[in-house]
Amino acid sequence: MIEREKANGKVRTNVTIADVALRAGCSKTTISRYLNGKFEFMSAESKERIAAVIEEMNYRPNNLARSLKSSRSRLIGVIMADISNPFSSILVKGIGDACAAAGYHVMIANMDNDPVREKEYILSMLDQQVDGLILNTTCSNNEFLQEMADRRVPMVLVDRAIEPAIFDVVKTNDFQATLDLLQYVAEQGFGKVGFFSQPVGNIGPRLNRRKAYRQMCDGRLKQAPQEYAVEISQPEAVKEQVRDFLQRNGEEKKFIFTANGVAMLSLLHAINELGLRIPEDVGIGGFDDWSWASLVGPGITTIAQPSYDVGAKSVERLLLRIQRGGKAKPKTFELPNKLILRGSSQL
Amino acid sequence: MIEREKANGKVRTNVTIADVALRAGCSKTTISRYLNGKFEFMSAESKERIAAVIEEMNYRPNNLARSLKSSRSRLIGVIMADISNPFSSILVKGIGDACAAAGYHVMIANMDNDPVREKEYILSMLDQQVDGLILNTTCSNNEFLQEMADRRVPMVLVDRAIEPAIFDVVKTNDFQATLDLLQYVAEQGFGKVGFFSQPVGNIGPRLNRRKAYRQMCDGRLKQAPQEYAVEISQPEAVKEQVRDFLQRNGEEKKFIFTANGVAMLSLLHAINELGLRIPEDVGIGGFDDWSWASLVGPGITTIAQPSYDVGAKSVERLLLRIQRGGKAKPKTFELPNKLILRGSSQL
DNA sequence: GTGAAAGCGCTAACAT
DNA sequence: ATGTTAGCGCTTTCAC
Repeated sequence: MIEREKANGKVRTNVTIADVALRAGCSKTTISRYLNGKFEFMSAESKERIAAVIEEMNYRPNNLARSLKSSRSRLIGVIMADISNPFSSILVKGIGDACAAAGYHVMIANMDNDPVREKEYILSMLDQQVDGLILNTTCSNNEFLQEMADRRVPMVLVDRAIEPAIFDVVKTNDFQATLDLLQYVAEQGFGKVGFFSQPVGNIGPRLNRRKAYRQMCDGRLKQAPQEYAVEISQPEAVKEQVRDFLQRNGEEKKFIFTANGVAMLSLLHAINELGLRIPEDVGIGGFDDWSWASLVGPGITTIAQPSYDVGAKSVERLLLRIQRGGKAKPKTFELPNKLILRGSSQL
Repeated sequence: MIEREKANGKVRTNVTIADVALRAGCSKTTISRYLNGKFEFMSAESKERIAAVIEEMNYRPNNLARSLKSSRSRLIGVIMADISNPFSSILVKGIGDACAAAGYHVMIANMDNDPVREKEYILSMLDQQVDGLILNTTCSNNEFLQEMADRRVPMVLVDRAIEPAIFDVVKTNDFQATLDLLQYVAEQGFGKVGFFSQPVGNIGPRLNRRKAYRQMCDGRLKQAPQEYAVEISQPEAVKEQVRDFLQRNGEEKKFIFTANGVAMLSLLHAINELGLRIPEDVGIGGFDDWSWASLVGPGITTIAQPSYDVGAKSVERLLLRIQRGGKAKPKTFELPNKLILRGSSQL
């Protein structure tokens, strides 16, 4: 470790490109060329000498300076609604792996489904000069996102789309998957299906799944929609909702559809505490297929989302946008879900 | 959006401090003072005018430039062994919240338990001039970490400690928690306890938990240790290990202790597929208490780790180190686990 | 109360 | 094949 006085009297501890140049007996330019792999512009001896000096001095270029100068940071900003949700954490892993493979770093922020924080984080990441953003939006900042689009900020939305489509979106085919599951449930002989979701609000996937549910109610299920807004922080209220759903439908065979994994968990806890048998007293199934789904009761029928792939694909699209600039028309990608049938839906 | 020719002919799209200064009719210095809240150094009118201009031009300072100049990036690097593991993702959430509260950003990398990637990421984050690092180490880079300590890199280890203690560590009291659980299991009348863990290697927590297990074998349990290295990617092998454990212990009451949540999941799948009843055929319990634990079989007895708090605490320590410089003696913090008793351990 | 100027560590246009 | 020079956008010393 080099440590020496600078002109202004401060002690410096970091080796800079100037130090390397001095020691290697050439100019900073040549070192810079070396760092950027432009070996055509130097003799074999220079190249070797520089390599040796860098090794010897343990020199590492300051990426802040590089980014400032070149105005590309090789940094991707990722803003998630809730990173502790397994769907998100696996998605983030997919993003991380894909970025690492492409030589990018990842900055992550967790906004807890708060539109205010979402906006702040976007701006703040842009202040950090990220090259692009991957956003799991709250769907409540559409005007602001429109501004971002106008500014040509490279951005890809994951999981949650907004209208109109102003960015690339990578999501799953949840509408069709919901139809498929409910079709199967109807065929199994369940007479009444309830839709249980965290408050739908304007959140894309929840709207989608509800739309599919309503379509099936009109169609194959031939029932009026029965929709419950699950507050996962209030387990007693959820139990009450389950009781209500059961009473309301008397002798019919009843099935609970959950619009995401968090709701699923919440409902299973309620069912468990109410001492209900699955599927005799009530069937259950829905998003997501988390690792424990086969262990609970007779096994829980689920829709498995390819979260990792959603993450990886979003990076692929984002890098494309970053390279090509943002002019091409936004595209939406729907990755296939998988229906996983287990005992909880078998009468 | 400002857009104008620069001297060199390139088009610029970003508002800089110079643009603001020009418009506000003062120098860059004053603007900089304003940005840094040094209002004592300017008239009330200047302050107001600057505020207005910034608002009007939609100016946002470039953090890269600020960091380069001030040599603090307000960036924390986080390197996790596996971010998709619930333990880690909740820990990361704790880190993120604490950092956000303190005005720091988080850069995250996922190294998949690979020491080579661990080292690369550490260096790479330092290249990004992070102010400090939070590391969930593989425990296989100790010499390298010693170098980092010598260089006074602010760093805190989470969950996994190394010997000797050269950094602050924030972990859980897993040794004691393991003793407590096994004590309870013995009191319940289980005659033989098997230790099931992913390969222990030199990974701190696994060593700890095994040490506690061995101590109980010598003590209260009065049995020879029976240890199994679980390869979670090979479910058939895991089933075979369970079968082996059962056969080897004949008529005794048998209990499977799992050293972490991933192993727990793997064993529950094996038990499920073997059609074994919990706790009659075999009891089970161990780390971690994930959200589904109460839903499987008669409920799974677990040790709940305060992952979120581990994350938050590690940030607290890191910021201290960053502010105070790295001279103080490294401290280790053990956050309390909670033993959660359920049917899987009740005979 | 305000500003000029130097410089953080690097890159790149333009020499030679 | 190599160097000179002028910045990237900001902070900070020092001067007025």
